[in-house]
Amino acid sequence: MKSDIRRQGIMEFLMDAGQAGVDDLALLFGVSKMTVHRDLDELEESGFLRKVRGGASIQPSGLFESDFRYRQKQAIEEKQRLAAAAVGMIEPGQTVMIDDGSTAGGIARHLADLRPLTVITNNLAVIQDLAGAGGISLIALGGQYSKKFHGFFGLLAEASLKSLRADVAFLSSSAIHGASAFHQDQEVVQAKRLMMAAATRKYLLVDHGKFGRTALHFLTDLSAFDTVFTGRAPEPAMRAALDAAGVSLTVIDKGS
Amino acid sequence: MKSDIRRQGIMEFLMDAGQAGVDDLALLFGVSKMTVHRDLDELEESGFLRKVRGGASIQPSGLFESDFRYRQKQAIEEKQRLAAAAVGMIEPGQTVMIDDGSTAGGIARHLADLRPLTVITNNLAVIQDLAGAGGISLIALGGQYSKKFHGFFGLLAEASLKSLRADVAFLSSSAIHGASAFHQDQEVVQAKRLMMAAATRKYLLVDHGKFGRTALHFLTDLSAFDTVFTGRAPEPAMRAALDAAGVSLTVIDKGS
DNA sequence: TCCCAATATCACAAAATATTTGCTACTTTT
DNA sequence: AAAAGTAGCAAATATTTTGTGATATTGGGA
Repeated sequence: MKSDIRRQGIMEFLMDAGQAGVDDLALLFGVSKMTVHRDLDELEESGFLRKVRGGASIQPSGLFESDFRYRQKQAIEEKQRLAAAAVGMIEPGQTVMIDDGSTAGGIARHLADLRPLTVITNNLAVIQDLAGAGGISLIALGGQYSKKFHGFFGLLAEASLKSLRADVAFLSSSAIHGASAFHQDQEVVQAKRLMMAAATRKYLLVDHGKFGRTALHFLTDLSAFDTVFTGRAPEPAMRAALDAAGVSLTVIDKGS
Repeated sequence: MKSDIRRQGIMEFLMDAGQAGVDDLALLFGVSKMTVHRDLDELEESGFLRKVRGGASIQPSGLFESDFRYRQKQAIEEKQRLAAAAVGMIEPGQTVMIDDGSTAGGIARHLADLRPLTVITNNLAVIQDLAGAGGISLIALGGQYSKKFHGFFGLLAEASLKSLRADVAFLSSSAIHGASAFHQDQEVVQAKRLMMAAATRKYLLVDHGKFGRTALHFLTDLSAFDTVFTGRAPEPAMRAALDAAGVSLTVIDKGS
């Protein structure tokens, strides 16, 4: 836990500096060189950086920035709040789709009260959470595993989605601009679109930090969702734009 | 770890006795009633038993007997030995299929030296092992999750298998009788057959305890495999039968 | 129906485990 | 040969499991 924070710190430092020496890092984080070595080994194994003699340098890929495991730690509280509220949309016995991303993934933990359920997902975190659970019929979408998004994508996932239907789908999005959702990855967009097409009702879960950001690929207009859940009311201007576009926005405040 | 052993003990006791009181179990295992309660809650959650006032009784399903998590602990050493030998059949860069079952699943841990690799599997343990690993392209078969076999099966898995090809497939089997392999579950047989059809070379990994057992469904003749790996030489009579059927058997002894 | 004894749960401290860390000695690299 | 890297082990931390006693709940008998 503490080591995870330090590793994230190392990555952040490296994203700034480009590279760093073992000694520098040991000094900076107040741990021994041995510990830094172990951190770097771990991070290298996961593909986030390259060890070089004397230290490490980042991979140019930018893999880290959007990596699931690290993102997951951010805004946990808000995500749990959104997830808890969103499960209210589910009735026992229904079929539920959950997409990649830690926000929608948070739903998995809240499903126990609604069993029996069928859950369809390409999110590995959800699969792991629900694999042991009784009363839940778990259907995984196959596909090529993406470390970046901690889920399965590609041809197999898409073919599978085309042959399935669900009552409810919970999606998340990494960027909301105007009244539209965007995502940085083509394949992920494709999977999300197919999920939306396969579900009767669709809900979007986004923490408030995603508003006003943008990303390469257009995903969908927000009005396509039955409701968009978020954790804090967006600025009035943003709010007005959403209202004008006919978007149903549900704000789950800390209190509620 | 210790608690897992105790839980397995509880299940074994229940499979004999049908039901048992909390007090009895507490006495039998030398722990407090509270601990027994917690064990029973856990086992109930996973669907292995039903709590009743004063104790617990087993589900009639027989789910437990073949449950992955518990089976995995048996003969670990032999499985690791088989897995270590079997990876010798793989060349870096190839595409490898791994089926359900802990024997074939053991292969996952031995793949690091052969990267880069593409791994196709429906075995959740393998997916979890390899999801983080660098240099391995992981393709999961989708499908309905089976707690019993800790993997994915059904229509989606089968459709996916029909669209994939691999250089090598590693299968395991729960029963070998004569020169044929059998399995207790129809869907699993189907998945295994499709894997065999999709792979150029096929290897079977079975611990020696599986010989002479039988199960409901015929899977395949052993001669269909390029080699059958096992951990201890079968009895001469059995051995002769296998030779007569043209089965290539490789015994991986403790020493080797 | 009400009561009570048995059973079950809760919350917290303690004990047992597992993980992380740093040290030292040894090996590898440049 | 100096700097950097690795392995093994023991100390320090963190996490999980367990037991205890207090509190709640249950089911059957009066």
